[in-house]
Formats: sequence, C-alpha cells, structure tokens
Amino acid sequence: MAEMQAMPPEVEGSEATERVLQILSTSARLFATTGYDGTSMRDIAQACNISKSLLYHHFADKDEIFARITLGSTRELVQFVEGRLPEGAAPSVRIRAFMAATGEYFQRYRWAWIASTTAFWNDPQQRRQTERMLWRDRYEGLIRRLIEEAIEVGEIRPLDVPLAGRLVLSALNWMHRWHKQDQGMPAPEVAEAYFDMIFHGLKR
Amino acid sequence: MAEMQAMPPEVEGSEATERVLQILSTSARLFATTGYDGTSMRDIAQACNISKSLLYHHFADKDEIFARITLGSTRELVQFVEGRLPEGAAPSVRIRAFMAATGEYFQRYRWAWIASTTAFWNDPQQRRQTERMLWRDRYEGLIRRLIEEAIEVGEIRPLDVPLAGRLVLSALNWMHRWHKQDQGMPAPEVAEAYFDMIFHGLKR
DNA sequence: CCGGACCCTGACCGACCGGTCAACGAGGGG
DNA sequence: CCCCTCGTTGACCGGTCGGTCAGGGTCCGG
Repeated sequence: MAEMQAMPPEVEGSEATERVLQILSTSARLFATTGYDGTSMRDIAQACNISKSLLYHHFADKDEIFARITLGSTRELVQFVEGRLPEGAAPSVRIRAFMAATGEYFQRYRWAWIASTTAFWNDPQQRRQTERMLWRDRYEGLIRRLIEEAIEVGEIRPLDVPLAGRLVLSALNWMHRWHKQDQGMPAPEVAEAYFDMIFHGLKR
Repeated sequence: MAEMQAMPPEVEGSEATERVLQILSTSARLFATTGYDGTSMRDIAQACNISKSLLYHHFADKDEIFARITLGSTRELVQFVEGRLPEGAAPSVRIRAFMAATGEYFQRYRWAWIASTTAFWNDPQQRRQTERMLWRDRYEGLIRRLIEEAIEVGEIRPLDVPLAGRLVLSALNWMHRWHKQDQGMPAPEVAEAYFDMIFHGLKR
C-alpha cells in the first residue's frame, strides 16, 4: 500500500506528457537533495538524458520548473489531506487523520514534498510563491480550525491555538531530515505516534 | 536581557580578530538567508566592505568559513545547553531547561543557528561536517538521556524515546521558519510553551 | 509532395563562480 | 637605513551558470 510515486497528479493543465512528468520528477529529486541553487539545468538535463535546450522547450526557465513542483505539491497536499478527514468524527480523530494523511503524502511524494518544504521560505523577492503561500495558509488554517473545534467540544484544554498548530506542523515538517525511505517506522505511523504523544502528553 | 550577538564565543583558536569576527558574522547572516550555494564570496566581501581577496587571506576557502560557523555554533550550543541544566533537579525540569536554553541560544545567535540547522543534512560528501555531527549526536543523546531518566523516575510514561526526542527537537529546529526577531513571544518562552504542551498533552 | 507543428540538438552568449597572484603601504626591529 | 610581516587590493584564471538560437528530424493533414 501507499507506494511512492514520482509526482502528485498534476491535473491542472492536463498537459502532463511523459517527458514533462519525467523532468518534473527528476528535478524534484535533485532539488530535494541538492537544493535549488545547488541544482543546475545541466544537472537536470543529464539526469533526464536529454539536452539542456529541451528543458527550455517545455519550461520557460528554471524557476518555472521549481514553481510547478512546489506549487503543485502544496496544492495537492491540502486537497489530499482535506479528502482524508473523516466527516462527522470527533475533532481529535480528525486531527490524528490530518497528521497521518500528511505522513502518507510525505511518503508518497517524498521528493516533491522535500523540495517544497525546504523552499525559499525567506526569499525577499517572492517569485511565483504567492499562490503557493495561499495553499500553505489554508493548510495551516485547517489544523488550527481542527484544534479550535477540539477546544470547543472540550476534547482539548484551552491553549494558544497557533502555537499548538505550529507544534504539530513542526513535527511533520521536520520528518524529512531524519526519516529514511523503506526503513524504520512508516511515515504515517510516525505521524500517529506524534499525535498520541502530543495529545496525551509524555507525562505519566 | 539576552540580546542578540553576532557569533558565539569562538574561543578555540583564540585568534578571533575583529575582521575575522566580522567576516564570520556577516557570512552567517548571508548563509542563513540565502543558503550556502546562494551566497557567493563576492556577496560576502561586498557585505563586509572588503575585497574578495581578503577573505582568502583569513580563510582557506568558502567551505572553511561555513565550517567554522556551523561547527562552532553546534559545539557552543551543546556546551551552552549543558551548562544550563539545573543539577539535581527533576528530569522533567531539566528537559524544560534544555528546551528553554535552546530557545535562548537560537535567539542570541540567530544567524549562526539557522545556517547551522539548515546545512548539508544530506550531503553525500561529508565535507568538514563529521566533527559537527559528533556534537549534534551529543546534543540529541542529551535529550534522549533526559527523557530516559524521566521515565525511570516515573515522571514520563514508557514510550519510544528516540521518537519523543525527535518530537522535542523538531519543535525547536523548526522555529526559525516562522519566529521573527523582536516580535511575538521570545524564543525561550515559546520553547517552554512547547514543553508544557508536549509534557502535559493537549488533552483536557 | 508540401508545409507546418512538435521534439529535440549542439554551439554559443555574457555573466558570474571560487580561487590565485603579484604587489602595495604601513609599521616595527635590527 | 633595510627588511620582514601583515592586512589589503585589483587584475586575472578556467570553469560553470542560466538562457538563446538556428536548425535537424519526424510525423501528419492537405
């Protein structure tokens, strides 16, 4: 179950030819492992076994490749997670599902996820990142709303909601720094273990 | 209290001239904001108002500047935190102090910290990072030992210690992605609030 | 058979990269 | 006075960067 795929479904332009998909998934892996500045167009072309010029036939420039990956990945993450929240369930159950779904998304689309979460968080000149930030805000807004609902129904004690949300997201967003593919606990289980620790507390 | 300083005390070589310190602190800020590959030696020289050649008079190459920052910062972090654990106190109190001290270190040496925590985590060719990794392991070993002690004395329920340690470190290591200087809650308070959430749990 | 659309290529561009080098001026000891 | 050290500089190096360009090959509709 839940094997790793190259890229999330880029439904948008519906112009996802094989070549374009190859370029995107290869670039995602390179961006994730060596960073944006550390990945040259020559590197990408070579890893795809195509000429550098062909990259510019399919994409306007390096930044467009990167933006496609990060924007697409972030948008899909939100929709993926939203689609996996059990409707009508208790808020705490939905928070747990939120975390597990994020873990599963990370496991599936590892490279795109890593490229995305490590990207330009402080770039003064927000390139094409504004739309991506909107999705990111929606993602963060979602976990905050779930926490608020849990407080309202009395499952969670009153506390600093933005900070609690950041605690949850920090645990998830830092996973790529230590979690290995096909080794140790699967990411969704890690996410659920995190939930249990955070929800019930470490205290005996 | 706890105002920000440029660089942690680089006692080591005792050759911390003003110029060297200026180069290190300026480089740390640049590396932290634009990354290693995104920061050129020309950028550093210009930001210091010196010639590029002078950088090579004080340092062998770009990598040495970076290694000095990350290694020095990591080593100092461990010693800083170790020196702030109240001896004889209960393990949970020491865990709280561990987190608060890390928050304070982040606040003081912000740029060096960020450059350090975002550095080459997956570099295949470990440049001069091996010694730094030793300190990093010692830091992670420290929080794990504190958690184990808390379990032994019954303050914390039996659980996956490495995972609990990662939860704590994730919260701290992700702070730089959202915490702003001189705005909002000071970093040590954030760290303590994190501890309270994790230790007592969100559950009502 | 022609023409255009679509993939695809190698040669090439100016800019910038990390790093080197010879030399200069100031200061101090002999 | 000379000479040596030290902080400092601008000119320069080969190589790589992101990006451009003219054109080749192939397939398909007219």
